[in-house]
Amino acid sequence: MEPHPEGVGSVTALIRIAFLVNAAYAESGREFGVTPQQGQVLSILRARAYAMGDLRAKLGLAKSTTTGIVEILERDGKVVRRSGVPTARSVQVSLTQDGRFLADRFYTATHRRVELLLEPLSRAEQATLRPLLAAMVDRDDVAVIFPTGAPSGPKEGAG
Amino acid sequence: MEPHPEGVGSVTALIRIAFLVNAAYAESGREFGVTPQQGQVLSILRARAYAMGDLRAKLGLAKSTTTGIVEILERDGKVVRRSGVPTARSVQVSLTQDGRFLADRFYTATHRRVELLLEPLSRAEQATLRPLLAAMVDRDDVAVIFPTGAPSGPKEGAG
DNA sequence: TAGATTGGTTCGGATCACGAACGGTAGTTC
DNA sequence: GAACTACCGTTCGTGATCCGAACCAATCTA
Repeated sequence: MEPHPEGVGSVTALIRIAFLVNAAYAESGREFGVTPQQGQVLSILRARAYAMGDLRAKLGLAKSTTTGIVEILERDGKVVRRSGVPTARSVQVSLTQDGRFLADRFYTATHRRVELLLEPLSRAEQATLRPLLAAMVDRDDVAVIFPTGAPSGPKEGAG
Repeated sequence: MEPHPEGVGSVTALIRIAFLVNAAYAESGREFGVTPQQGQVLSILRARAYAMGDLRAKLGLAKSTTTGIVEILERDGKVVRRSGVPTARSVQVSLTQDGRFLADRFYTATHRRVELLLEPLSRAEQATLRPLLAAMVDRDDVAVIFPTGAPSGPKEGAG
């Protein structure tokens, strides 16, 4: 199938990388007393506040799952939910001061761990790699793998 | 910090790739009625049978978590556990015929989905990318991110 | 006003994930 | 050979994740 006469195939390597990135999330989570999922949500909210629906779409989870994770983060004082913002029937989630502090440290720690994966490459190789990785994720149709409404979400794109 | 004058940084891209690979696992899981974790274990067992301890090390999970996942797979007739193999106090896990059939299809489907990530790259770019990714995962000290005994595992390396 | 749609929550159930404790097996030491 | 210790795996209790179905409130439609 895949022509890779020597060494590991690209897909296999990508899967292994994903596994290691997951491990980085788990490690950072243990370091700061949060689950990887909570850490992911905190990292997302670092950029800006999200409506529940947008957060759900970003995470690719079911509505109820998103509610659950946010609920725990709110219970632990890391985020706040404001009903009626911006629309009357929407709920906006944003970091508390405590949450932002945690989010920044979690993100930094995870970033640092993932960075270790690049160690085996020379500066030149890293410079070659970066635009290739960027091209992989900068596409508009990320939904190729990641169905926008998954799971059990609105069936869009099939029109 | 990281010198990437234009576009997405390598670490950010790697994190996004990991997210998409996870989504690929989830999608394949839905397609075949298994959880991503079960799919991962099935994929691992495709190569050969594992002792529980080795499987645990490969997954990077707690002992009890590994037991739980294997238990469900056994209940569903996808794997079998043989006590006293190869050592008297070890338990060997291997695929059933049904499990192998499922594992092959799950693996193929996931592989195909992850392969889509390479689409934006030309043949030449893919040829450039492959050895770089391989170098990232072919190191001996993968434990840099992935602590060998994690979590709550034997504290090794601290001697 | 009735009907449909949308944004979130609630509920029940299965799985995942962990640490602590337990029970066998094997090797050690005296 | 009787304690000690180490190792392998399971059991148990608890919390978090994840899902679909059902539900409620607020819109939009007709």
